[in-house]
Amino acid sequence: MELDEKPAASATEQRRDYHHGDLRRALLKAADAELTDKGVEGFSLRGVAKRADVSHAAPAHHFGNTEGLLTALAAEGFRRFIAKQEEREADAQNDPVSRHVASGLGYVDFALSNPALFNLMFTSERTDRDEDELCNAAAAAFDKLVSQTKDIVGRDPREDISAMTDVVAAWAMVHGLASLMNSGRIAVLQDMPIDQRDRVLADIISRSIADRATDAI
Amino acid sequence: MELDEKPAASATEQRRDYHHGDLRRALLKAADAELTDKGVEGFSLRGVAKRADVSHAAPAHHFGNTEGLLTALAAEGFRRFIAKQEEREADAQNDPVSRHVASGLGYVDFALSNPALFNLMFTSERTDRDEDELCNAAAAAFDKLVSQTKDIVGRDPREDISAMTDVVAAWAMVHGLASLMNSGRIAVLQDMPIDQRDRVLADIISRSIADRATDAI
DNA sequence: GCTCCCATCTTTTCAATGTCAAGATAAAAG
DNA sequence: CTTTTATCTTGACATTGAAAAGATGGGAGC
Repeated sequence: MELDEKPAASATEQRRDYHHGDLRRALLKAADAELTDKGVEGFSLRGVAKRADVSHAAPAHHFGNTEGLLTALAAEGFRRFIAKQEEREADAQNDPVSRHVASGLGYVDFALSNPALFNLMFTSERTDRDEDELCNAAAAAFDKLVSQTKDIVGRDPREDISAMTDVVAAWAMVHGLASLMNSGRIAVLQDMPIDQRDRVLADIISRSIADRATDAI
Repeated sequence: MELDEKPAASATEQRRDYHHGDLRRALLKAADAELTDKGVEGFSLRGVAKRADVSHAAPAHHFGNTEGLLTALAAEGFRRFIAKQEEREADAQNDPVSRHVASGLGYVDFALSNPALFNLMFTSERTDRDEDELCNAAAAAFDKLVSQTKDIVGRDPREDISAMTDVVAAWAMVHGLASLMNSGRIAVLQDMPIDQRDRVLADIISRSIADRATDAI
C-alpha cells in the first residue's frame, strides 16, 4: 500500500521498527482518521491498526479494548471542542451575551467539522463515561457554559435553580442546533452561505438566554 | 428460556411451524426488544433471530440486511413518536402555544422512554434515510412541527423564511432537551419529580417561540 | 385431487472483527 | 554482560453479517 515499506527511521519521524517510540499517540491519530472515515458504528480496531501500520492487536495493548480507545478519543474531542469555542469567542465582542453566542457558533462549527467525533462524544454508547480523563474534559466544557451563563444572568447557576434553568435552556438550544445540523436535518441552514447561516444561528441562540440578562439588574 | 417450547399453534397465536404466518411483524417486535436491550451499537441480527426463535438468516431474508431492519424499525419509531406527541396534546389547552409545548413534552417523553430507538431515529448511521417508508414517517413528524409553528406565528414557514427560523428554533430547543436528557447529561432535571420537571421543560420550550406569537398580530 | 411453482425459512459457508494468550524483540536496569 | 520489563506480534477462538444453496409447504392451474 505504501510506496516505501521501510523509511528506515528518518530523522524527524519516529522510528518505525519494533518499538515505535510513541505508538499511543500514533494510534490516537489513526483512530481519529478511522472515526472520520467510518463513523462510530463502522469504527474497527483492526482498521486503526492498519492505518498505523502495526499488528492488529497493538491498539488493544495500549487501550485495553475498543471502548478504551474510543474513550480516549472522546476526551481529546472535548478538549478540541472547548478550543473551537474559545477560538470563536476571541473574535467576538467582549460582552457576556456576545461571548456566549460566539461560543455557541463554535459548538456548531465543531459538530459540523467533526460529525463522527461529535456523535461519539455526545450520543455513543461505546465510551466509558466514568473514565477520569473523559469525565474531566466533559466537565470542563460544562463548567465553561455554566460560568458564561453566570456572566449573563448575574447569578451562579450552581446556587440558583433559576439560573441553572437558563444554563439548560442555553445548552439545549445550541446542542439541538448542532445535532440536527450534524445529521443534515435542517435543509434551510445547509443551503445558506455561511455568514448568513451564522447570523440566523446567532439569532436563534440568543433567544434561549439573552432576555434573561435583565433579570440580573 | 421459555417455559413452553412448543405451544402447538394455539388458536390466537400464529403458527410456529416452517411458515410462520407473520414473521415480519414478529421480527420487528423482536428487533425492538433487541434494540432496547443492547442499544444501537450492540444490536445484532442474530440476536433478533434468537428472540424470534428462528434461524439466524431469517431476518436478513425479510429485510435484506441489518440496515433494512433498522430502517423499518426507525420508521415505526417515527410513527410512535408522533403518536406520543399527539397523546400529550390531547391533554393540553387548546391554543397554539400550549399545543406546541405539550407536543414538545411528548417529544421528550418519547426520547426518555425509548432511548435507543430515539438514537436510531436521529443520530444513527445504520439507517437508510432515503428509504420511502422512513422518509415519509420522518417528514410527517416535521410537517407536524411546521404546521404547529404556523398556528403560532401566523405565517407559513414554507413561504416565510422568518417563520422557518422559528421552526428551527423550536425544533432545536426541544430536540436539544430530549437529546441531552436522553444521554443523562442534565442532572438537575433527572433528579426532579416528573411534574416539576415538566413545568421547567415547558418554561424552556416556550422560550424558543412563544414571544413570536405577537409578530402575527 | 394432483403437479408444479415459488415464497418462506434453514443450513452451510466465508470473511471480518474483538479479544485473549503466548511468543518475540528491544530497551532499560542491575 | 545478564536479567528484567515494557512493547509489539503471532496465533487462536467465538461472534457476527452476509451470500449461496437447500428444504418445506402453500397455492395456482389443471
